[in-house]
Amino acid sequence: MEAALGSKHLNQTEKALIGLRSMIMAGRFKTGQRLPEIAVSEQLGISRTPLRQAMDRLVAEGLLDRISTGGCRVARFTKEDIADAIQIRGVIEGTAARMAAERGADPDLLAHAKSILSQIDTALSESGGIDFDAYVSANRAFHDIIAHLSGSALMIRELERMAQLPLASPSAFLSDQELIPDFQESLKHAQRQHRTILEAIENREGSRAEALAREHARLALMNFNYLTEQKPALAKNVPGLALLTEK
Amino acid sequence: MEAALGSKHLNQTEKALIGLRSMIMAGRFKTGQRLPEIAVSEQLGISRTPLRQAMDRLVAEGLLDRISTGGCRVARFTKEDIADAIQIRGVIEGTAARMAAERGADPDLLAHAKSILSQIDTALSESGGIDFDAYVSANRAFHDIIAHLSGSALMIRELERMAQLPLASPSAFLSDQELIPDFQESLKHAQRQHRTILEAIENREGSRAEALAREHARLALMNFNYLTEQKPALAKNVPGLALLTEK
DNA sequence: GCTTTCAAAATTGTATACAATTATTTTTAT
DNA sequence: ATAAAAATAATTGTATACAATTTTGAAAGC
Repeated sequence: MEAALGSKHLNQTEKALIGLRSMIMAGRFKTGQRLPEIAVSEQLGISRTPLRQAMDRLVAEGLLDRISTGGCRVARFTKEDIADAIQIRGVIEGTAARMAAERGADPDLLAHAKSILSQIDTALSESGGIDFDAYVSANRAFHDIIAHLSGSALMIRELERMAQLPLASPSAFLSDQELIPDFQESLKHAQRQHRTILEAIENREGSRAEALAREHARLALMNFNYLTEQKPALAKNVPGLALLTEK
Repeated sequence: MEAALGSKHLNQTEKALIGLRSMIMAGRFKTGQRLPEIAVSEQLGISRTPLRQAMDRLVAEGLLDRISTGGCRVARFTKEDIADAIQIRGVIEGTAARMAAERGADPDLLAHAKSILSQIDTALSESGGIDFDAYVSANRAFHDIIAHLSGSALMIRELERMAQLPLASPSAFLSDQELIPDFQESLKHAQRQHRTILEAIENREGSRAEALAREHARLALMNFNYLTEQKPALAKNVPGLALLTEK
């Protein structure tokens, strides 16, 4: 029997995937330049075969681009690309919310969603200030469960994919409290939105659930715009922003 | 210099991809059973390495599922899965239309879109009846250009991906004129929708463009439902329907 | 001095051999 | 005869060697 959480026996391909992704996110490769397989494989201590497999997956994810003449390079993301990614994720998540409302969500999942809301409440009202890590992880769980409430396997997969895209994740800008103005208020606002979204789903109000989920994504978009326009220096703290390039 | 259209020098991986996809679509593998790499590679006349690469890509596309104990199997799609795929594609395409309208589409692309509409008109009004192949190809081009009108590279990629999913493509049910009732009228109805979508984009009516594109996808959904519920026998003619399984 | 041409070096794409796992069959015990 | 255990066969995962391209650099020509 396998361990339920983490600690699975990773094979070489999975190791390569994790290692490569973190190298890319950290900006270890010059963007626009082909990334050399032999050098990387030696650096990761694996052979080229599983490395290339991992590269293929990252191409599918959109983190790497295939070069016509052979090999891959790190993808370049403009501010517009990232804004689009956030918006598209919001639209798809809105559709998940609408599906959940129209079709009627599974009661067990709904109960679970409510308990996640409580977890977020707790994280926000710790005596010594906000429990930041707890918030991020519960926030992620909430967005994940919205996908599952839709009852659509395809929807779950698509939202998982979208969350992988750099900076499109619902928690992408929550990595550093200093980054965003009125930070605590922003988190509480987001949590109020979470609650209304879930209420709309529970009340079977499809269109409303969809609109609210989209509105929720606009918060992430606003944070992103603020970050890149007002605090470009601090923005470097956000993992994945190393991939951001000028138009 | 490379040939602009088709006939590129395919490498082994691309050959494997094409071959495997058609084998899968044709239902050559028992669903739910692991597909054997050596046998398939011999059948395609390529070695295992590029075949495995192709398999990885098909996993990313969703046509194959990875098996925990090793290897892949052909994915199973229920009617609900396919209905969801059509709906989600409609939502994303709607977002593309809205983006195009709100941001203002490129004039050259708009002109091209109009010429595609004319092509569809021509295909529909051939003296000897509808020019079916011309319609399908122009229809595909129209949906492709909607993605490009959005001006978002990510959007273009996502819609390309969605179109690959079995039966989510806008032309998926146009493979056989016998399948759908009032076939000619259905095509003309779709073409009227194409025109209104483009008009909304041109007039910068974002919400309207989005709603119209969604409505357009509902036509595909209705055709699918009609097909599976009323004419299950004829449905076998539709490529990809071999993957359809019971709940 | 700059471009073009050709050769050398480096890198990717493919095949294959081997190791690690998983599936199947045979054997053995109850 | 059935079930458990062990051995065997088959299959996937990984490494590596080789072939085909592409890139780089040097020499030659203008």
